[in-house]
Amino acid sequence: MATLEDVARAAGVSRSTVSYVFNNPERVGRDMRLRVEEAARRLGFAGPDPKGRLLRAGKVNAIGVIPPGAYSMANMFTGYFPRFMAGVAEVCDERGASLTLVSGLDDDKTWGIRNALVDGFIVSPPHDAEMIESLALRKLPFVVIDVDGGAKVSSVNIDARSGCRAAARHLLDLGHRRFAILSFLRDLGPALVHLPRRDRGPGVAGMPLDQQKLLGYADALSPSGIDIDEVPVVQAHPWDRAAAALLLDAAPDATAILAMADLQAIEVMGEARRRGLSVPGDLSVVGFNNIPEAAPANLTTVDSNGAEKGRLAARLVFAGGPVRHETLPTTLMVRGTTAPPAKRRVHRKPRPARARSKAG
Amino acid sequence: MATLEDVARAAGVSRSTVSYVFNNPERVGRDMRLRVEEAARRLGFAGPDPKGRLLRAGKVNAIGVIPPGAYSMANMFTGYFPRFMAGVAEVCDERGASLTLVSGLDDDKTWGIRNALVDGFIVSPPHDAEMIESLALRKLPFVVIDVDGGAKVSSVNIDARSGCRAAARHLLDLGHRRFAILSFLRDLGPALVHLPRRDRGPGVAGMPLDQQKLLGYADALSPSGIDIDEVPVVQAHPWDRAAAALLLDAAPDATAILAMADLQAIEVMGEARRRGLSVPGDLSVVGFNNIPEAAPANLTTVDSNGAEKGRLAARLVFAGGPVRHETLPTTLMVRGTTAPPAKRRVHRKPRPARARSKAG
DNA sequence: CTGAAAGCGCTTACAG
DNA sequence: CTGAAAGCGCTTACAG
Repeated sequence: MATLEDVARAAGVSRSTVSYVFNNPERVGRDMRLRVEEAARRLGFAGPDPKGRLLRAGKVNAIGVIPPGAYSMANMFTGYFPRFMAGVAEVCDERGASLTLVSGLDDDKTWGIRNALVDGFIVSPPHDAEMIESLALRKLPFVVIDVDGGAKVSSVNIDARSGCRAAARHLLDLGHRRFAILSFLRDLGPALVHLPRRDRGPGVAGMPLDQQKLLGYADALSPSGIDIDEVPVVQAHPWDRAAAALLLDAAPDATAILAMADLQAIEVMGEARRRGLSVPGDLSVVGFNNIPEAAPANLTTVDSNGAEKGRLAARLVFAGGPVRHETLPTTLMVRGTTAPPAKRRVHRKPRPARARSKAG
Repeated sequence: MATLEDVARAAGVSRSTVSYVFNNPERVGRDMRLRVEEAARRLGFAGPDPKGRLLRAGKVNAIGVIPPGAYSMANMFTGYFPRFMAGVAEVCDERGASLTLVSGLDDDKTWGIRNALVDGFIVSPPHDAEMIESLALRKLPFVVIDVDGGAKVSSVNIDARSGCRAAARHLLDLGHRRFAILSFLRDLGPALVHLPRRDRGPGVAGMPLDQQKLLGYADALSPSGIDIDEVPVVQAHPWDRAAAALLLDAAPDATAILAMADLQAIEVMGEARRRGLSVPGDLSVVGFNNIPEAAPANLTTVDSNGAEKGRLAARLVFAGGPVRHETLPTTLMVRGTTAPPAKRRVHRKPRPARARSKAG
């Protein structure tokens, strides 16, 4: 690879001059410039190597996004994430900055953080203390998502609580009284069934944001005399395809399902169909996030304002200012999966699951 | 910011030693190591600055994706792209490499290419000669997508032609004879209506890949005596919300729509509904790509194998070997938007569009 | 086991 | 208008 030095030698000028030709051409005399450009072309020198420039300039011109703890970069392109990322990318686009998904968090959670070539970070949940500490050591601006950053760390959150409150109230207004909740499990472990129990507490929801969702449901249900601890909850990862069946089994007389993720809601719709239940005739379903699939699925859901969250997070990182905390509104999107409950009717038993049909 | 040097001084050792403590701890005596670690902690030194390391090592540990010509990074998170990107990300995940979306292509198409801190590139279409030249000058491995790379440039393609052939044949088998095509316009300009005309040629499709799609349709239709040049085509950008109406107006007696993008197909479904036509009762619709929205929309479409394309492209970049060309298969996914044609029936005139209802 | 030294490729204030 | 020089922060072969 030709370097500045090579070009300088070939053109018979100093390195400075070559550098100026590429970075500040007006400063250089016309014929000198032509000479340098000719030499560069001859040597196949494309311009100053950004690696060299970087060290001098100190600025990478990119921000990094740290993918959600347990998962991988590939997950930033499915489900809820793309909307958020599009917001981040939009702001990067405006500023001509690149966007890098930071890897190397598998074995050593902090390796990627310590080694990423970026000017700042956006950190998806779940975050842990170790990560935050490494981030702070890097002395680069960073923003934490979906969690309260506290006194030292900027954060952007959404008001999931009021969105979920609106969702539950919407179902209440339609006349529903028997609910079941499909809640978020932080990891891919087996789904947990939480039957009604006194003082069950917020543990039935996974991350802080999910606990906000639960509080929102509770806010709405409580004035109607429904104690959130009396509502059956199944806690599962959104990719857990068995969760919907588990939930309908655990709550056979529920007329309305509150799902903490659209993917889960769509699974419930599928499982309902399999059981011969119509949505929303026999069962109403509400999701959360408003992912691209929600509109074609005609799913009533809570828009979690992902793009705006991304924009805001990116702006905070670029600004690099003092600690700030932002909370974005969420909006109930009423579509076609919610309707008044049918007259009392218990779910039919499921047909045997396909996976087990050999045994049956 | 504390540097290696600062830590060395504080610990009373050489820079080399500090470097070894972080990169090769076994090489350093125990108490020396402790002394260095203590000093590092005291100074808030997180470890060697990657910017410095980069220059020595020469490797960034990241590959770059260049977003599609006319668009921006934000578009890599909508429509067809996320599947592709997820494939790229998967391979990066495996190798612990970061993934950067290269920006700075707006004003000066090549700035981003010349300055990105990456070890190689994946280039989305449309590409132009100037970009390819800059890429070559960078002397980093790169792979071009959805286009034939020729003798000098590696490429990964999909066999869109046979997927589209299968799509058209599927409609033919159902009994359809009157088709219309919603084709791809490369930029966001106004939609083009191409009425039947002799030797209309491949110009009615936008990019090379789209011309392959057209050829696929033609392959299937021709044995049934249908000349592709006799099929009405509307050429529009997938985001153009007016295109579906234009198409149904231009082909009022079509019973089957071939759309070159799922987003377009979904628009056609919406427009059909607005006109009181049922899909697939009155109108069959086939898309292309199999984006996440396709399943909940119950859309028959051609899966364009996006994730695998991403994986393959990433692997080729990491391998950095000689020029290679790969072509991936595509698959028809029959879902619920295709059925036998209804008995002859002409589309009703549309109700006045909502935007114009004031005037009406 | 530890350190002095060279060098990765570039930029830029300074002097002429 | 042009060039000599310092330095960005690090790594590593080499010598001891």
